[in-house]
Amino acid sequence: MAKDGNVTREKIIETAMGLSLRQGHVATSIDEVIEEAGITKGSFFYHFPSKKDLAVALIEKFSSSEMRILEENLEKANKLSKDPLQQLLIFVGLIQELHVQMKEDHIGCLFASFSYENQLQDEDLQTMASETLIEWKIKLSEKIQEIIDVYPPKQSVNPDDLADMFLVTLEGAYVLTRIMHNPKIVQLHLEQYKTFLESLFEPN
Amino acid sequence: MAKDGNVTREKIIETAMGLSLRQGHVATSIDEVIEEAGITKGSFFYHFPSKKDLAVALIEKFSSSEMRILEENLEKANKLSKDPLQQLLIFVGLIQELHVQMKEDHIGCLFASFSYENQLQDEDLQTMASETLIEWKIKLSEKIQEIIDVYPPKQSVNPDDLADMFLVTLEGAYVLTRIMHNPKIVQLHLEQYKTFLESLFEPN
DNA sequence: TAATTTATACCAACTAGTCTGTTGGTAGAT
DNA sequence: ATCTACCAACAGACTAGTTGGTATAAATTA
Repeated sequence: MAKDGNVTREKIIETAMGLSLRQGHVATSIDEVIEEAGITKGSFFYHFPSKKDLAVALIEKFSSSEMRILEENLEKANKLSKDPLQQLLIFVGLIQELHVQMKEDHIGCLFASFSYENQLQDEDLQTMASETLIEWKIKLSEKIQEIIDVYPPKQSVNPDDLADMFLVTLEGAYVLTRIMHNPKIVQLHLEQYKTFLESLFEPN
Repeated sequence: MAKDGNVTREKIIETAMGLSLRQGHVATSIDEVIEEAGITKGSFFYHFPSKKDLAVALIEKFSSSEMRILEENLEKANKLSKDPLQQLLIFVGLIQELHVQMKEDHIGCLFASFSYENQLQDEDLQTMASETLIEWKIKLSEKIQEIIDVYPPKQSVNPDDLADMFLVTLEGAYVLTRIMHNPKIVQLHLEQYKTFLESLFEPN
């Protein structure tokens, strides 16, 4: 039988994703990818004309995965409560859960990795990464605006900045996890973000 | 005259630091470093027996620079106020100032960069990076404890976690700056950190 | 229906260039 | 005369990417 090319293609992407998240895209050689994927160089270049095409596929995959995570968990949270503050707290809790089972060396963001390698030079990659994060910011910002309408805060709250703070917390926690080899960091700081949200909107 | 070797050595470190922060250490070839530093390969390997020795020198330099920044600015802040809360707020403000003049492509943390490239495998490098961050955490945590003693917070506050939050905020803001190409992000999120501190310890 | 062409998916072996690191040597100060 | 600091030229390994070919299945033709 003729093998299914998509299986091989996905295998390459999956393998390269793991290696790139662990040690960076630049440091990941095609030889390394094909050995772990159990294919040959010819086959690799049949599916990806150049290493840059692999980079594009990786960012595309990571972007769509992040988009799915955002939408699925927002939807879940919205079903679990009618109160916007509770919805956001539940959402953050669901993101926490996503990280519980993750192994230490898989924790990280491909966008962050690429940005530190200056691999987002290409405008398309840059745009894909930015727009994915902006999508998170927009969706979270909308939810925060809903909260503000229900629980007018004592001090003024900027929904965009508070939404960004979630992303900053997650990215920062990833970095600290990788440097300190402490897998509890993500949980801890998302917990602190929730505490901050509660303190901002407490009825008191 | 025989040239001063330390000048060349420092020139190599300085050049490699810039390149590594911009595009990563793995992606920075020795050829690139020596061309920008205006020396030859022989000279480079006279000062650094291997590229790994350069990596060690870079992390050493970055570590000691971070230590100096911590101590100098804490001292400054301590002189500018006698109130521990004000001292911490001033300290964060001083760190903000440090980032105002920084050009976008220089913003970043070498530890973060190395961690995403898996270049902290070497135990010495790993230890140097961790201990530098732990030093920040300890010093900030002590200050926060002082604040707690003066302004008992309504809700319980964990000084270690709140100190860590500063590092998470800074690392996360670096990453977002690099992905979004928005140089205001560091300022904005350190500002938000200060706001959080104030809200925790407000006398109200 | 049988023979043939075409397209897909793959592979082994190769190439050109880049990478880190080496060697053998020189100029100048002590 | 020895040591420090440096350099030009090279070597071997590794890099991304190429070439020419094969096996299989589906489409086309006889």
